[in-house]
Amino acid sequence: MPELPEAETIARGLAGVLAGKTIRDVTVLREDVVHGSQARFREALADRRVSVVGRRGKNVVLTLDDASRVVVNLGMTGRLVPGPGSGPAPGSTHPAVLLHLEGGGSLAYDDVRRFGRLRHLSAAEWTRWSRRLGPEPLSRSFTGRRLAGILSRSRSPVRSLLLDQRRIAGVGNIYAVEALWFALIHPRTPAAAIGAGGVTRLHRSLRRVLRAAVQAGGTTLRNYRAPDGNEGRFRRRLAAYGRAGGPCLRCRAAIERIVFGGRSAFCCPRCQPAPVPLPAEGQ
DNA sequence: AGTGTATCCTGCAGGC
DNA sequence: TGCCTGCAGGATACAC
Repeated sequence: MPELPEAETIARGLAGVLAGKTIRDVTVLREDVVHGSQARFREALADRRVSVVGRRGKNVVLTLDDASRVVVNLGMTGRLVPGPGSGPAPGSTHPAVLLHLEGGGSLAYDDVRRFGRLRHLSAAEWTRWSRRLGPEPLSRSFTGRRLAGILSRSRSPVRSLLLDQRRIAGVGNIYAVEALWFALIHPRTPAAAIGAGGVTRLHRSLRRVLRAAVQAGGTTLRNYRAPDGNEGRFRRRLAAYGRAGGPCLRCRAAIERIVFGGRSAFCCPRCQPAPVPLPAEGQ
């Protein structure tokens, strides 16, 4: 599932084939993945040159020559697949939107489950939209102190807070779970209850995990692929995510799977002690 | 402000 | 073999 490292890998891979190219036309094959009116979406993109291919949080962002943006939220299964011809590339199994590029090439937005969304934002809309997202965890300004401030204002479980894009941008379930394992913090710990030492460890582990995953080209669990078709190599380096029943790489205790907030978390019962004792049954 | 639940959608795994 | 059921989950809406 595309999180920050996957979006970063996609943006980097795409920059080579897309930056400087002009979008000739747009074909919307699946209306529901385009935010707002598809006629306006087409109009806004047609004959515009892509000046920058970047990323904000988990979103791939195309900056157009009028300073407007195409924001691609990849959802669960969204992919951006470049192709040599005007139709979708052979690798695109579920094309939803096609950008026809100058020189005959194309870029397909492909999404099996169609949880992803494409939206066009004017320069002003983009500024407002981006402001609603939290800080970039790999930016210079994301300091330990900044994280401490974010954590201190919330009593929600730290894993839920890490997933909230309005507070920190780009972290999804995989990297939240990994960072918490490295930081020796139970995913359910109330954010504000994490002490200074825990905050420092979490800050360090978040950035380390995200950076290492970017270097590995992301994590492929199922269908994530970089634009060149390669799988992300971070999967085999996952310490906790998806390893329920397997030995903790620190202490050999069996990794546990817990569910809250509607999604799975994985943690070591010994290294990441639960914040509150289980309530006694009965009475 | 916080938590929980349903919704979107389809592929895949497990049960029989 | 094949059908059925349930599960996966990022963002969002909504109830409490």
